[in-house]
Amino acid sequence: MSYGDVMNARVRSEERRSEIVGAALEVIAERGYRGASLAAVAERVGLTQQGLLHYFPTKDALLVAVLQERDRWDAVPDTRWRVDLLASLVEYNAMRPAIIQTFSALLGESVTEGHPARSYFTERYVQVRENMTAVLRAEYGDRLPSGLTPERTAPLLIAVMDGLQYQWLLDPDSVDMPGAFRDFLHLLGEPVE
Amino acid sequence: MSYGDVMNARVRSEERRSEIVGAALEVIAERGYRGASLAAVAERVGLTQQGLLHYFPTKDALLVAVLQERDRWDAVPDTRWRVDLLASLVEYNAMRPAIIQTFSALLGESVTEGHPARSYFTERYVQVRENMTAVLRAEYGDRLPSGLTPERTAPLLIAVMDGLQYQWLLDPDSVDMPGAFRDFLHLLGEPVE
DNA sequence: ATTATCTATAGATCTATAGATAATGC
DNA sequence: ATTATCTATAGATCTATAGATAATGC
Repeated sequence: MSYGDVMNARVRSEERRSEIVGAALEVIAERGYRGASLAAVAERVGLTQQGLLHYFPTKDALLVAVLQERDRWDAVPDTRWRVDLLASLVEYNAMRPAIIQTFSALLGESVTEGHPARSYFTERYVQVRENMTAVLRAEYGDRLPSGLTPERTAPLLIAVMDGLQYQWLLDPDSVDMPGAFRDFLHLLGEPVE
Repeated sequence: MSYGDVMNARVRSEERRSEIVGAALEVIAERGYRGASLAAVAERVGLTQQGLLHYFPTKDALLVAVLQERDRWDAVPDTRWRVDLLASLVEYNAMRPAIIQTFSALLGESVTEGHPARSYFTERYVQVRENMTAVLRAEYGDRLPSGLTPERTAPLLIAVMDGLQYQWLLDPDSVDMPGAFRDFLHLLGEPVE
């Protein structure tokens, strides 16, 4: 059946690409992007390095796919979010160290010159700050209990999430990431449950 | 003069090592540690890569020297610090993006497996959390105005400092790092100046 | 025909070792 | 004698290209 077979081929190819992206996420978590070799990613999916390049013609193309994958899973919180959903997100993150490690390593690398993920992160943070501002405004109006505006609170909230991730990845037993984040929400004026 | 000459030789050697460490800080800021080549560091001080290995026998030995250098400059805040001194530290940091970039890149890399700076950062954060707790306790006693203890506030304070650095390095024009940090101190209960 | 995968390989690197040579300081 | 520095080079990688071969789907 021509149509079905074509579709099967497409699906199979898409699945292969997904597998490769998944392997890339793992290898980047272990070695960072600069330290990740195509051969290591290929080996994890049972391909040669050259076989992998059939799906992603360059190493950067694979990174682009990794970042798109992130956008699919980790949607930037939008206006419909509520502040208490953020606490759930942090709790969820605490259950998936590998993926947090991947993107923490990438964020760290991205501040170096000419890093291929640099503009991705720069633009993402612009977006995340805007959306977080909207979430805070929806919840608190133009002033939080502290007197700060949503605009000035948003970067702090994001900084706490990112900064806690590094402390937690380095020393998970010493850092209660979700608890600390709830403490921060309490500082913002959320009632303690 | 034997004694003087020996001393001069020692001083010259120490100076050379310092120069090399300084060049390494720059190259790491640009490329991260894994991406930094000994040849690039050597070139900056007018040496061959093999000449550099006379001073630091391995790449990891050079990294150790870089981290020790940090401990010399960026003393971990101790008990004598006061909270408002932290605001000055952040202001000072905003004037030296290169060094902040070096250590932000290293921190990011350090969460990957077997990274040679991993234990350095893990131990440093244990220390920094302890000292920050003591600073907060000296300032506020056992409870901050928010009701949080110093122990639970310290990781948040550190997370804000680190997280703001990434946002600021990626997009200095959009992020007022010292202003945001003062906002956070205000959340803790510091009076606004 | 197109897609998936492989072998071979070019051309850059990179770290580190071996050992020579020059300069410095007893 | 020791210290500083160099040339030569081994031995690993790494990305990417070229082109062959096999499998898939018209």
